[in-house]
Amino acid sequence: MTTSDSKPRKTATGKRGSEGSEIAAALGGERLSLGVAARLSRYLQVLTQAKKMDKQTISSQELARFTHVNPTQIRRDLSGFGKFGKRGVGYNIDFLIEQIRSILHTAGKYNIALFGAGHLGKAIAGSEVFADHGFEIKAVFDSDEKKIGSKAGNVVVQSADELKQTVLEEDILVGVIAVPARAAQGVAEMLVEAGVTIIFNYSDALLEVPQEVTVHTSSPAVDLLYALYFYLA
Amino acid sequence: MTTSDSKPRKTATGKRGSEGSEIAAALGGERLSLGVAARLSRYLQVLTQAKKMDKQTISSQELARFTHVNPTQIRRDLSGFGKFGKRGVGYNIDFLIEQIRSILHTAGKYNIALFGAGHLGKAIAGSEVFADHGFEIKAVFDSDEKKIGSKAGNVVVQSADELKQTVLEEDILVGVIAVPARAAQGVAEMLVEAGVTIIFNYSDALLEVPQEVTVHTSSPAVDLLYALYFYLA
DNA sequence: TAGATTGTTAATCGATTAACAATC
DNA sequence: TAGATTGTTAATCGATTAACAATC
Repeated sequence: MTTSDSKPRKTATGKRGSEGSEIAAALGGERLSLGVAARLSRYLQVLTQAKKMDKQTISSQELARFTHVNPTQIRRDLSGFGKFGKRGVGYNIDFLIEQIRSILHTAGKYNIALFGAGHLGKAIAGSEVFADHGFEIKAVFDSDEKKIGSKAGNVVVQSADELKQTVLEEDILVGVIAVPARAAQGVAEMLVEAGVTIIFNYSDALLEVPQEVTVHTSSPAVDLLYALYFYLA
Repeated sequence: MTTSDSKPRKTATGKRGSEGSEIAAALGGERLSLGVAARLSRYLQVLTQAKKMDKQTISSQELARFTHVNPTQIRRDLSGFGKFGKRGVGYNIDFLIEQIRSILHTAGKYNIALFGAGHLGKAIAGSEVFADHGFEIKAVFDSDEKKIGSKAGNVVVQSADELKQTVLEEDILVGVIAVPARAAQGVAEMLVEAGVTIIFNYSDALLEVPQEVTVHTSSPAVDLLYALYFYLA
């Protein structure tokens, strides 16, 4: 799992996280464990790709092959939420995508502001990795005047001055940081100030943000180390 | 994580993985669990950044803040391998980096071939995320003749024809795919044919490779979904 | 029907965490 | 010393998986 983690202790009340399950119960929602949420996200990715390849159904075994998750576990993960499969056949891909999206509460569309229009920013803006999962890059920003006005993906690069207003107008929830590590903290602060509550950090800088903001740092090298461990072991 | 996984069942003998712990015991090596390996990699990343910021020591609590791992668990993870900390003080950063590297068997240098010299490839070649963790991008390839001869990071982009020879000469272990999804399978096959055994896939294509090759697919959108779940929950 | 694959049980194993003595 | 933080225990909780009946 680009091994990943989020704040596991965020609660609606802001209370200490020690008695998490009680709070979750009090809120009436069964809280997914970190592992289940991570795995469901992975299933979703494979399903999305399988759909692109015009597959109609998929078995737990096939899903296992691409996710490296045990097939029994996949069936168990899914069966906790309903009977989504057909015995002897497998899972209908379209249906399963819908179900997992609703389990993850991500059936909707979420808007992204991307900060950084260098090579990385342009690669992100031009790719479909986010779009495939219901995210839309609504705006791209850069601090470099020379880049302002140029195109990144489908949008025109804006000045950082316009960040706050755009976040508000476009109902942007997520900020993606695609700038060099030395500039990342500054950008994070601008994003927070503009009202973004989730930050996806492509630099390897350690970001200091207020408690209520969730940061996820992309770590390809960490992922690679992890893969390497299993290769070498 | 960017949620991540590798082949958990790779064994030196190639036997079925069902009795993994027995095999591990037979090999004399205590096999790290997936969770521990993933977390150690994350600690390493934070330590590497902290070192850059000229910190000398770090406490389990500080590590927890940046990794979102429980501080007790961090201490427990580490104490399984030795007494690396000083009570009342914390962990010496340089020393801990060394220790974790040796636990993960990644103290050495590993060489990378990067395929794709578009925006993404150039971003990767120009960044230090890999270098910071002991990986070196030895060569960059592209199928587009117009890109051959241009610079990506510190190296000159080569033709795919030279892939096999370069992998051999430069002792390359890892292939990084930074091409559009539709071209990824073809590149994967070239890399495998050239002798690469670990593939890091930046496209979201589902790659079919021989069993002995380990594929890790980067999934920022999956990571983001996962972060979003905890934000919305 | 025969074959395939799900859904679910039951048992095990490992991860997680609070708590606290040890000690820097 | 006083304060901080590790290392470790003990208890709990959840993840994992083999196995198989159900059923498409």
